Amino acid sequence: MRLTRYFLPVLKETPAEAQIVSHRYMLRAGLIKQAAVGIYSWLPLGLKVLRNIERIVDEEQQKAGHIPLLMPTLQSADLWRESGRYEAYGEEMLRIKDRHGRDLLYGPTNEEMITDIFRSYVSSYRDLPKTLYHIQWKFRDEMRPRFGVMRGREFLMKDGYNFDVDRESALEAYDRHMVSYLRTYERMGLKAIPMRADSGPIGGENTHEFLVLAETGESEVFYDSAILDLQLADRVVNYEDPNQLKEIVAEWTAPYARTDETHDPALFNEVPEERRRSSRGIEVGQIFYFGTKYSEAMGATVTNAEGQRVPVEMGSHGIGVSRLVGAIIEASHDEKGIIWPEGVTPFHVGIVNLRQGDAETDAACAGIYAGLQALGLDPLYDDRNERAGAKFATMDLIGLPWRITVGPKGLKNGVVELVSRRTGESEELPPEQAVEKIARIYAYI
RNA sequence: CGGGGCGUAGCGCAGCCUGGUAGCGCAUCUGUUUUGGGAACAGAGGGUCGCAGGUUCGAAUCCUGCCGCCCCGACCA
Repeated sequence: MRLTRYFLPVLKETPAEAQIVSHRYMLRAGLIKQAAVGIYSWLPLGLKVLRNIERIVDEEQQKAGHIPLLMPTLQSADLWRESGRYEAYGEEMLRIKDRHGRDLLYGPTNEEMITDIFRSYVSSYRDLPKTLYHIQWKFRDEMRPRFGVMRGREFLMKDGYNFDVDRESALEAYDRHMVSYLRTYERMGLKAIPMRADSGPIGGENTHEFLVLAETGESEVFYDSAILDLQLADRVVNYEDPNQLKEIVAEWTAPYARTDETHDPALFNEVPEERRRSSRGIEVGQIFYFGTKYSEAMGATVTNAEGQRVPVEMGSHGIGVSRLVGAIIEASHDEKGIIWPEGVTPFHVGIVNLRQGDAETDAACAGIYAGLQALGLDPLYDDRNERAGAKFATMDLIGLPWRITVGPKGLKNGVVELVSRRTGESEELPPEQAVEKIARIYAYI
C-alpha cells in the first residue's frame, strides 16, 4: 500500500481522553475512533491488526479440531429464561424490544444459544465429542468502560463450547483448549500465563485465566517466575493425543500462578523467594469446565452406551480478540510508539523514501515495493512528500517491525538500510537482499 | 450507580472568576525555499463557544435543566 493512497489518520498530539499507553497509541496511530462510551470504529490499520489476531485464533482452533460456526449478536430472551440467566445477568445485559414487543438481547455470551443448537440435533453419545466455536461481537453494558478496547462495551470475542459424554472426556477437552490457547498467544508474540482463577457467574469447578503481564492490567497476579521460561516453540503437538496434552498442561500448571481471587499466600511462600513475583496482568482469555450446569437446565441430553439419557458434559472457552489488540500494545511499545510482533503487524515492512521526487530514489523504492509484493508480502510505502523526520516518526508510531530506508546517499553505494523497530539495529545491504531478508523473516511466522 | 472533573476551529488548549468585536499552537490550503529524525518564510480558509431555557441593552462568560465525555470505586473477555 502506498501511504498517499491509504487512510491513515495519525495524530501528533494525544487526545485528552486517553490515559493508558495502548489507548493513546491506538488513537494516535489511527487504529480506532470512539463512537460512544466503550464502542469503537476500527479504522483501516486497526482492522488489519484485528483481522490478523482473529485469523491466528481461528487457525489454531481448527488445528485443535474445533468447528467454526456463527451465531447472531441478537438473541431471544426466551432461551435465557430457560437457563435462569435472563434475570440473573443483571444490568450488564443490553435488553431490546422489537416492534412486536418481544424481548431480545444483544448477546454477552452464547452458552444458551449453543446449547439450544446442540440439543436440537445431537442425541447420541456416538456424535460426541464436539467443540463448536465462533468469533462474534458481544455486548456487555459495563458500569464503567475504560482503557479503550481493553474494557469496551462492544467487543470481539472467540467463544467456544465443548460437548462430551462424560467427565473424563470433558477434562481432555479442557487440556486441549489450554494447549491450543498457549499456542495461539505464542503466535501473537505474547507471553500469556495460565492462572488458576475464579469461575465467576459462568460457574463451574475448573477454570484458568490467561494473563498478559502489564503495569496497566486490572488484575493482581502472583506467580513463580519459572513459568516465564516455558515455551511451546517448535514442539509438535498432536491434539489427538490426550496424554501429550495432559503432560503439557501439567508442565504449565506446576509453577504457582494465581490471580488475587484464588491467591493462597501459604502455598505461594513455598516458591523459592527469588522466583516469587507479584505484578499486574491483563486477562486475555479464560477456559472453564462446568459439567452439566447448562445442559441440565436446558435439557441437553444424549443417550450413552448403556442406553441411559444423561445431560451432556460441557465447558466453555473465550479469547478477547479485540482486547488483545490493546494487550499486545501494552506488552510491546516504547516512547516512540507501538512495536508490533511479526505475527500480528498490519504491514510486514515499511519503506521510507527519504527524497521523494528524486528519480533514482523513487525508482529504487518502487522496485523494492514491487519485489516485496511479488513475494506475497504486504509493505507500506511512505511516498508522501515529507521530510525524513516526519516519515520516521510516523513509522515508529505505527510500529511496523521492519523498515527499509531508501535515500540518495545509500543508493550512491548501492545500498539501502534495513532497520528493526524493536532493537533499532540497522544494516546496510543492496535492495534485493533487503527484500530477501524480509521474506526469510516472515517465512517462519 | 456513588464520588470528582471536563465540553470553545480537525487535534491540544487559553479566554469564564470581574458580561461588551472569539484567540493561541499544531493540522489544512496557496506560493517560494528546503529535504538522512516531526522544516522556514509569506499569505489564506475554518468556530450557531455541547443543547435548550432564563437573567441582561448585551452571554463563551451569570442561573436552571438536559446531553456527551474523562478519572476513582464496586462489576467484568
